[in-house]
Amino acid sequence: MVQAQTLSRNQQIVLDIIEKAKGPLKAYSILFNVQKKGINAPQQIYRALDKLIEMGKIHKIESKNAFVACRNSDCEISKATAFSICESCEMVDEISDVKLSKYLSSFNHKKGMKFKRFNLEFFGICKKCK
Amino acid sequence: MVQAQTLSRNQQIVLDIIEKAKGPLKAYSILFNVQKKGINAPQQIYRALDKLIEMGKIHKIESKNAFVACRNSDCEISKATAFSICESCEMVDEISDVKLSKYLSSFNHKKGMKFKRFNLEFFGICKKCK
DNA sequence: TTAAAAATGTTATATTATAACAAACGTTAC
DNA sequence: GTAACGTTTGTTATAATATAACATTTTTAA
Repeated sequence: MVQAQTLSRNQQIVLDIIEKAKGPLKAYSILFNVQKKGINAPQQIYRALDKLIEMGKIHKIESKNAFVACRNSDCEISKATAFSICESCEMVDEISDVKLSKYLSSFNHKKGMKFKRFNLEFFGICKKCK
Repeated sequence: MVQAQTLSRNQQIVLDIIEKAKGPLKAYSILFNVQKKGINAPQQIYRALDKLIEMGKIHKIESKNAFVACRNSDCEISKATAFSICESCEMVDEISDVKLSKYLSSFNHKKGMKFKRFNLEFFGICKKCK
């Protein structure tokens, strides 16, 4: 089961780092950042990441194997995620667009498969990098 | 530059295996399957995979680190890809839906980023697995 | 036909992620 | 309180995924 409120010590440490970061963080870069706090092994990071994802506190950017804090209350436990990714500076921005979200949530596959969840990643060059 | 027609020997071997497969294949499972053909190193697989992706012959399923053959002429060199993924049997189906593709291709981020490419992955339980 | 580009072969290593097990902590039911 | 249970932690080891670097061969195009 997923706790709604309280985070464990390691979960809180990992979430703090991800929330403070300007961009997506990789598991091992999180690890190197928390070694001073007594976390020494990848397992400890991955376990915290897994729980934080379950809770909807963070998302994994699949194309980058990296993690970002959730900035969007609409994605309710990561059922409907969309990101804008700059191929130059690696910036990732979570897209919260109700229309998009509704459109995709109600999209049904011709072959009769009912979807429970989707993840959408857009790629381009951001304004800054242009 | 990307060749339009001809594939090199290794590229053809890798593509053949992916096209014959019923589901997505992982790089190392491709490697094990082609060792009898004289391909011995991961590099050789990854190089072929990279080129095949550039050419639009295959796609990478990011959430699975696996590769499928392109079944969709509409995705023109992988600028607009969408997949339906069964969380039970791991089946992956490429979605070719012109409306969806047009809708997403013309979607523009509020923050002024122009997108060049997108990848969408839907998850659910397929008909067979229900 | 020769120079440039692409592909190959190979060894080594980097990066990402999980398995397995023992110990400590936190609930909750009694 | 304390026993029983689930969750979290710590730890060691290893699996799985992917790239670096360099020498050679093949293909293409000028």
